Amino acid sequence: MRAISHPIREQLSLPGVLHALSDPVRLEIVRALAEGAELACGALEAPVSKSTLSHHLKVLRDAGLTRTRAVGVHRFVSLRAGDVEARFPGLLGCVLEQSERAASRIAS
Amino acid sequence: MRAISHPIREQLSLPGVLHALSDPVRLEIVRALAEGAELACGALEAPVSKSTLSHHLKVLRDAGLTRTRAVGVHRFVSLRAGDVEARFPGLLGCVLEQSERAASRIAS
DNA sequence: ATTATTGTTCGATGCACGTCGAACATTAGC
DNA sequence: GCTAATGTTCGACGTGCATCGAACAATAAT
Repeated sequence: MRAISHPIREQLSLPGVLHALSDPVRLEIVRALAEGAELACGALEAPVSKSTLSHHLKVLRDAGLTRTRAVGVHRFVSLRAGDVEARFPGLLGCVLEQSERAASRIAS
Repeated sequence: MRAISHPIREQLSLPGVLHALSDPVRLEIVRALAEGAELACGALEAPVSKSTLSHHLKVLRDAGLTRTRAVGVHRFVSLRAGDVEARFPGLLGCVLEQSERAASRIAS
């Protein structure tokens, strides 16, 4: 298994982060992770195949939004809320809040 | 000349807006428009050809971020700050603020 | 009318993206 | 060791995107 690489805090770019958040599936993943829990890939409910899910998680990781930790046969994914907040204060919270609103608009 | 269409406020989608903002050229355009002035296409300084600039302006317009008004031979572009703010409160200001920070980081 | 200016549209190109199934790698359990 | 479970990686496919130059449309100026 190849090493899992993460960009350092200073490497996060605004266009890169916005692009990572501009896909509905990834936005939903980030919303789920924003609960705070570290989730295994399989615990993420996404309407895509596991290879596609793996791809999206890689995009989020490469953008610096998430961290992935290997434990046994699992990959635990968590939100790099601190790093994102330090680099782009307020952005993540704002996007997530609007994402919640959009979701509730649909649900109602 | 074809009619210029704009989505109504309720049609703006979060992924769509984030995608429109995820391109460096478009982000710079939005930053320029955020000054509040209504600018002609030619007044926008972007390191791309005019056909590419026209394309980016169409993407921004289709995402609901800008409004384009034809006056004579010009096309005046302005930010739909009110609509975006009503739909996604805080988002635009937050992205712009971080965009300013990123720009000053590079400039320094 | 002719010319110049401004911007859009049209093809074309190359690249990146989202998606999938299949194959593979790694670990756990029997 | 064999089998099952969990993800990743590998083609492959279709689509969309950013880019350009050239052609076009519309207006203004002479």
